[in-house]
Order: sequence, then structure tokens, then C-alpha cells
Amino acid sequence: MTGSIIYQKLPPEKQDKVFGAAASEFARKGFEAASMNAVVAEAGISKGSLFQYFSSKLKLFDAVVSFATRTAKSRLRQARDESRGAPLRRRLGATLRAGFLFIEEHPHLARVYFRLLHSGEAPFGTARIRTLHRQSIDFLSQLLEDARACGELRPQTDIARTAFLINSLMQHLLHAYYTQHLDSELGLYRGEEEDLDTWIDATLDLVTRGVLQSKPDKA
Amino acid sequence: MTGSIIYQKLPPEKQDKVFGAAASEFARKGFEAASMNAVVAEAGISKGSLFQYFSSKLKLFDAVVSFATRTAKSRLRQARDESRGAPLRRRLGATLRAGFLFIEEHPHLARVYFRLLHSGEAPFGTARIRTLHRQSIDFLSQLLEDARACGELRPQTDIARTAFLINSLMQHLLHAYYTQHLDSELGLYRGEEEDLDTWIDATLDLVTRGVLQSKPDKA
DNA sequence: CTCTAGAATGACCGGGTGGTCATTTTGGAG
DNA sequence: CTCCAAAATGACCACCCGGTCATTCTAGAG
Repeated sequence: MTGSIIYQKLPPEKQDKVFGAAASEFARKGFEAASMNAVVAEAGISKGSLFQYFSSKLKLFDAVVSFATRTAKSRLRQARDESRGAPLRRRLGATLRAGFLFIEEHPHLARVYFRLLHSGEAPFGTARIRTLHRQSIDFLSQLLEDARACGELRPQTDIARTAFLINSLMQHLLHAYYTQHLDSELGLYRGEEEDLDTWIDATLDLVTRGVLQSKPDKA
Repeated sequence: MTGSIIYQKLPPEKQDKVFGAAASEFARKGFEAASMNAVVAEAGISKGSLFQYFSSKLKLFDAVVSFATRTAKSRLRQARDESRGAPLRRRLGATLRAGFLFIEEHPHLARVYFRLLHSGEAPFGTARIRTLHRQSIDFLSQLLEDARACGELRPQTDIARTAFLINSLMQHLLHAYYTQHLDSELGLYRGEEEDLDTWIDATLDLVTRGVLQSKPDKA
């Protein structure tokens, strides 16, 4: 799943160089446009070796995606478990923060993941993408169910649809954060952590309270 | 902008066949992976002719994207102008509906547009993509400003950030609708129009009121 | 009918692709 | 040191790409 036997016997530093080169190339170009020649060049190995490690371009891509999803999932689960019992707002905030953290730690992997989600029909077929989407939505549904059990939600809330929508929000925000469009799209002053918090707050405000005044007849 | 002089002298049906083939190919494969050979095959013309109509792959793509954005923008503006004076919820609903309509009328163009937005670095450079994003956000900001002027919004609402977030929601929803992932992601029963309305309502509920109960101490 | 301007054509080009494999290099056992 | 299995190598393959251009076709003027 992570490469051939001979790849796994490689010294870890070399594994990292190959894997890193692959992730970087897939991140920059996407699956179709990524070049195996570019990967071997960046990794500093020969083409034959790469194909001994991963028998095809698809297998290599698979390995990268698989590692990315595993890592991301673990980060999110950790955020979910550590915030168990807290109010929904805090739990969603922790989730979002975990997402930002993952992006900062593994920018290439994050890019590959986002590209995959948005690409429409990926190298595998749409089933894989649907699975990824469903996992995200299920994850958020869980948080919403918990909140409902605590009586936090308005009773008529449609959890499945709401989870889908919140997922859209978070994914887009994370995607924008990654591609660093965030600043330029809105002409923001810098400030790193501050900005991030402001964004998280704005997102949570929208999700929890909406934009309208609670009592529309009160100015 | 729409092709060479000789292309514009073509009988309109032939123009449509060529343009349609191009849109379909770019929609399916994206810019990089799209094949001019495939386009000429689908259009039923020779390669030489295609390159007489559009001097390069990029020019052809440009023409498709330009037409797509022009059409979409006109639809959205229409929805905005026709709903002027109405409450925010209705105006956002009209916008969303206009988006769905555009997708139904021009599925290939919609796909090209979404691909472009999500592709990261497109054939042109990120500036073009940023422009598209900014236009969407400015459009929504306008609606929010109008609502604020009517006293609809909670006063501390951050319009720029909120517009960005609502834009995320809508784009993702439209994207999902297009790719028909919507049903399978959530295991929905069919019903076309009904489902669409349910989704629009769920989205507007989230945006306007949020998920939490207004008075958290009341079960 | 002939003639010819301009449109249509597809063989062809250099270059890049994912993938292969005969050959060379390497490093540890004896 | 020798020896040899296993790992590394890069020239090579068939194929496809975007783009070109000499040639062929066509339709309207005279």
C-alpha cells in the first residue's frame, strides 16, 4: 500500500526524499499533468528505481493520497476526541484549527487532497472522491448529533444537509488558506495568528448564529 | 476574443458544433489534459481548420471561459436586479436559483468554470482566478450591504468575510449539484425540484439563522 | 464552362509521456 | 581478496501532444 517491499527497505531519509518529491509534483501539477520524469529528477534517483518502488504512476499517487488522508483523519479525530463534551462552537473551532495545522505541517499533502476533491473525475473514478466527501460529512454529522443530544441545536435542524454545508464552508476556507488567496482576495493586512482567529470567529458566527438579527423588529 | 475572423464567418450551427466540442472536452479533462485532437474528432472537422479558427489551445480555452463567465454573470445580475428591495433571504435564494439554472442550461460551461476556480494555478496564472473569486465576493457583498442598509443584519457582521463564506457555501453547493454528487453523498431520494428547494432552504436557514437555538437556556 | 481566392485537410514535426529492461554498480558473505 | 545476488541505472519504446504547412478542394465570378 505504501510501496513495494524494496522501497520499504530503503533508508528512511531516501524514502522521504522520493515521497516528498512525488507529493510536491502531484501538488503542483495534479495527477494527469504530473511527470514521473520530474519526480525522479527532484528525488535525485533514476527512473528505473522509481518504478521499482512504485510500479506505476497511479500506485505512487495512491500512496501519497492514502498517506495524506490517513494523516488528516488522525488530526481531526484527535481534535474531536479532545473536545468531547465542549459546546459545538468550540468543537467546530477545534476542528477548523486542526485543519489549519495539517495544512501548515503538510502543505503538499493538503494540496494533493484538495485537488483530488475538486478534480471531478479523478484517476480512480468518482467513488473514491465520494468516499472522502462522505467521511468529512459523517465526521461533522457526529459533532452535530452530539450537539443535538445536548439540546444545543434548533430542533428542526436537518443534520445531514447542515453537515454538508458546514463541510463546504470549512473546506473552502482551508483551501483558500492554503493557496494563500485569502489575503489577496480580501485585501487583508497581515498578522498571521490574529487573522486566522478572526476568520475562525467569523466562520463560527455564521454557522452558529447566522447573519440576521434575532429579533428583526428591534433596530 | 471569440475566435478568428474566419471562424465568425462560419455558419452558426458549425460554430456551435466546434464550440460545444471544445467546452465538452475542457469540461471533461480540464485545460492541461484536454486534447485538441479529441476536439476536432468530436467537432467533425480537421485539425488545420480548428487552428485556423483559434490560433492555439489557450485561445480556444479563453474563448470558452470568457463566454461562460459572461453568461453566468448576466444570469446573476438579472437575479440581483429583479429582487432589489426584497429581504436578504429571498435575494440569496434568487441568486442560488440563478446558479442552478445556469448549470442546467450550460452544464459544460459550468464545469469548466468550476474547474478553473479550483485548479490552483490555471493556464493563465493565479491573477485570473483571483479576479473571478473577487467578482463573486463583491457581488455577495453588495447584497449584504443592501441588507445592512435595511437594518437586516446584526450590526457587528463582518461583510467582507461573511461574503467570502457565503460564496464558499454557494459555490460548493452548485458544484455538488453539477457533479450530481449531491444525491449519492447523502443518500437522497429523488424528486428534483423538491430536493432543490429543500437544499436552498437548508442553506438559507444556515446563513440567516445559524444552527444554535436563539435562547440556549430554553429547551 | 474556366479560373482562382480562400477555406479545408491531414501527413508531418519536435518534444514529452509512462513504462521497460539489458547492463552496470554495489555491498556483504565466504 | 573473489563472487554474485540484488539494487540502480538510463537508453530506449510506442504513443500522444500542440502546432504547421504544402496540398487539395470548393464555390462564386466572369
